[in-house]
Amino acid sequence: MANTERAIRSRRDRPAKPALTRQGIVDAAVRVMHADGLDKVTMRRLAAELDTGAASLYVYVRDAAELRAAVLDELLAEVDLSPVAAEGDWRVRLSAVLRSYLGVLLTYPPLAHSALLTRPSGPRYLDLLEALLSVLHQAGIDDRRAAWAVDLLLQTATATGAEHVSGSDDPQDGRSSLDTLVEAATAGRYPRIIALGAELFSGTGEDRVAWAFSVLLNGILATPRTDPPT
Amino acid sequence: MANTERAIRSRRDRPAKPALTRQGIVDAAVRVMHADGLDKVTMRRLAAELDTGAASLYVYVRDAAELRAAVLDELLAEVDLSPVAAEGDWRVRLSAVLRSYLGVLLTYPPLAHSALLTRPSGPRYLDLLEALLSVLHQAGIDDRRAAWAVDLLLQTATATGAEHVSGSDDPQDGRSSLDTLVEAATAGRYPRIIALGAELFSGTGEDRVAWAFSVLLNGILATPRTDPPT
DNA sequence: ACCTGAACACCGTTCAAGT
DNA sequence: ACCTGAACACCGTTCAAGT
Repeated sequence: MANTERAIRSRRDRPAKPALTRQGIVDAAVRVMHADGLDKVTMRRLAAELDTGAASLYVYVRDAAELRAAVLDELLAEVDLSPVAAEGDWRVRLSAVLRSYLGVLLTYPPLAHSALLTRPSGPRYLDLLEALLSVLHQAGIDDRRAAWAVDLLLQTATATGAEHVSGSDDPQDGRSSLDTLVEAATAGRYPRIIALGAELFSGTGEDRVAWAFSVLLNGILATPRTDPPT
Repeated sequence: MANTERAIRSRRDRPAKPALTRQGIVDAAVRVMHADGLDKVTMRRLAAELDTGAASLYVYVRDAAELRAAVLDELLAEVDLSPVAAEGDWRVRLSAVLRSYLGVLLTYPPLAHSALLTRPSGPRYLDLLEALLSVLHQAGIDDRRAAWAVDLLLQTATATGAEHVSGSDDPQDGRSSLDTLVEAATAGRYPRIIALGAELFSGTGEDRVAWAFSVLLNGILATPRTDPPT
């Protein structure tokens, strides 16, 4: 394209190229993720989207991991924190917030994956943390216990989200491990796995996760932190 | 190198190039991982190690993810399952097996990361599963509950391992989230986070993980699975 | 200061062609 | 059947050079 034509285009045919900002980059990343999936959110692809070179992004973002963390924080705006101030059983309300968080992660499971590695630290994540701590406080759980409990709760939710990444419909992997199992079972190994059988894979994801959160809440109530040695 | 020289070398100066096998590939992967770290365990690097082309590996391994899963399963041989048959409190013994598993993951934390995505399904993983189910059975926990419990226990251990991936000593990230925090605190946001303060990051990894496993075990004991609707 | 093109040093996977 | 070289379609990050 000739220089003159280009100058005309930039003024009339399309919006003026917006100045590069950190927020603009994150917004573009969210757009690309919704359009083409998270694995297309690369420095190069984003740079193309913003009509610049990949190197330019490094002025606003330390590296690709930080960018993904920022994208997650952006998405965390969708978590429903309203149960914190609602009426009713605190367990139900805490569970509701955690399920909402998990729901957001499940929109883009690969994000959960990166959330386990790079702990998010943006404002929305802090909002979520504050919300959970607030409910635990309402429940009368002491601060020291709550501090560790919130970590465990978020870890469980995040890990559950991350596991759903490869929720592909590929029966091959299951088959091969089943073969191993059948062979070994004949040899008398793995009696417990055989006894449980399909029970190991039973239940919907929702039922399992609801049970898991119940386990956690009951466990947290039942497990004080011992006093530190003096 | 001339063809003749090459022929001589292969007979005399170095061990004969071993035939490619799946196990040989996995062994090479473990070697490379110990020598240069998991992120050097790539199809190309492995091929070079085995004196062949990357394409050749695809005869024995579906893709890179399957290879990493196989490497993890190999490492799982080091998990100490002896507490299963030992004397004493089942909680202590279950916890010991889980800690041993976590210990192996922490030798190469990036492996834990990939374990969350691609559920391992090799023989050592099945051994671990059987071991945990066996202790839960000894504890008198019913089968349906044990089936879900073992999943939650392994998920927690694996996620804990995965989180330690970026255990780098980079204070920058913590700093920036702390800044956000201080600003927002002035505005009266995040009262609970402020109240807890350093408590959120307190304790050694070992203490936290011991507490987490206690929470899980207490929670599992306190949380039956409701009967399925008829 | 900000932005860029080009380069560096890699990836996983496929495929036609050889043995 | 097994193995290979070469190609395809990408990556993240750095850096000298421009504006």
